[in-house]
Amino acid sequence: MITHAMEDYLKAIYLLQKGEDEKVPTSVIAQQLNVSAASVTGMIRKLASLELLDHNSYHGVKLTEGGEKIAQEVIRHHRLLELYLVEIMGFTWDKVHHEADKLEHVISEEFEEKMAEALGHPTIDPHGHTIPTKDGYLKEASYEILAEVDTGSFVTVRQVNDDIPEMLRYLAGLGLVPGTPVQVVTKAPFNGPLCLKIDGCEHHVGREVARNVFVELTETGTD
Amino acid sequence: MITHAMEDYLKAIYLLQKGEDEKVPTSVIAQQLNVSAASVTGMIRKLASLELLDHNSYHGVKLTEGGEKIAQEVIRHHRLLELYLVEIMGFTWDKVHHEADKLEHVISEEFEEKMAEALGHPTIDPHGHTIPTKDGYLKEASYEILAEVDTGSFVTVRQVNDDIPEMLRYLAGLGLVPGTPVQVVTKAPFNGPLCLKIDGCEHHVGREVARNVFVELTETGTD
DNA sequence: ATTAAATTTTAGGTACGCCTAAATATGACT
DNA sequence: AGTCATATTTAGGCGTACCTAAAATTTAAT
Repeated sequence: MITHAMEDYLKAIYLLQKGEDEKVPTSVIAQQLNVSAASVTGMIRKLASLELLDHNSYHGVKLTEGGEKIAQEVIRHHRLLELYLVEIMGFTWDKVHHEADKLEHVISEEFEEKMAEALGHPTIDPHGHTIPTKDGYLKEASYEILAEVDTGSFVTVRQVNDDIPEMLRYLAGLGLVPGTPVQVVTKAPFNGPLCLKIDGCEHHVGREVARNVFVELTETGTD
Repeated sequence: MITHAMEDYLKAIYLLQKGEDEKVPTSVIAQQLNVSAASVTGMIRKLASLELLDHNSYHGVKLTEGGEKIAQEVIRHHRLLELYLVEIMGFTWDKVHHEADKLEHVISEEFEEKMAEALGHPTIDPHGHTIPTKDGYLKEASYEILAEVDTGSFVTVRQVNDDIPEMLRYLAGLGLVPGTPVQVVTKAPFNGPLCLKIDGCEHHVGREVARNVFVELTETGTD
């Protein structure tokens, strides 16, 4: 039996395990899920015994095919829910992450299908993340971090991190949402703010925020 | 902190506690929730310590105002969800009880409000049960049990029990849904089947089924 | 009024998922 | 290669929510 906690671990590991053969260390999982490292070790044991992941003691974990499948299903639930809540139910995009985090473990496959139909089988969620297909395929495009783009670049916003409601409200206010074209006018030194031209207006945003926005390069600047 | 299990207990007790000063016995709660009587005693202790119910040892329990409030909120969630799933998402009415049982503990107040708005602040769920108002008011009308109505009576279906998917599919097939007018043509002896005229056609349904259908009398027969 | 039957509670145990503190392994640096 | 900081695991505990079996209480029946 897969519990909600197990699903949370599998999802977290899947999203942390960026590279192909990358092993995810215990401490990173612990930080992501806000639990102690000891708790992670305990859960890893259980998941390994169910063959949902491989564990080399002291050397991190890697999901098995079975573990990945479950993770992808949970992520599909999460992202479909986020889009459904925004598009069909009229939630603002800052609230949906929290709601989806609870609902993702609880909805049936039929609920998932009804959402997908109502949304026309979408592939991107409100924050720009790819929605895994029903058979579990998920190829997350890799974009640049806005904070690290060269001065003068022209970019298009593609993704934003969805877990800080405050920041999402701020980003929405700036118009810094997926699809928006942006020019990086200047980058102040000493990790200072970026000056961005969005829809003709200049805005100054800190690095902290710019690290949570992911963009596609249209034209590279000179830095 | 109110857990999901606590909510389930409060909901069950609320729905079992029909009369005003009726005490609900441990065994009945146990049966309703499919747990042992010992487990019920344990949970009752906890709920009593939180002043959500009053417990006279060996003499059953009764919800306090606080306990009733929580129960009503959970029931509101459940019934709004059932209606939302049927009306907006296109579920068939036999599937929604199970789905709502899981979702009711998880949705936010905002989710509840969005549903209520989308449905035009409804008062009746798909199985004919009253949806409590936001401030917790719930006055469930009391109808006759179809199995106990006199022969020859004319009745209108008002409610059906929602927890047996098989039976709901059967009832939908017969047209025995809330709002339908029905004539009780005959009642076979020895707990035999009822002959019902529904939409001009006669159908023979067993007592088991007829005990799960609740009706309003239009014209009493002679029994 | 006593006893038998049914209900309820207590006692003791399990699984889950978390914790802190202590022990142990790794790996980087001299 | 030895030492030390860091990461990880083990050990022991806690709260929730369930269980079975045994003890206690109530109720009904003689």
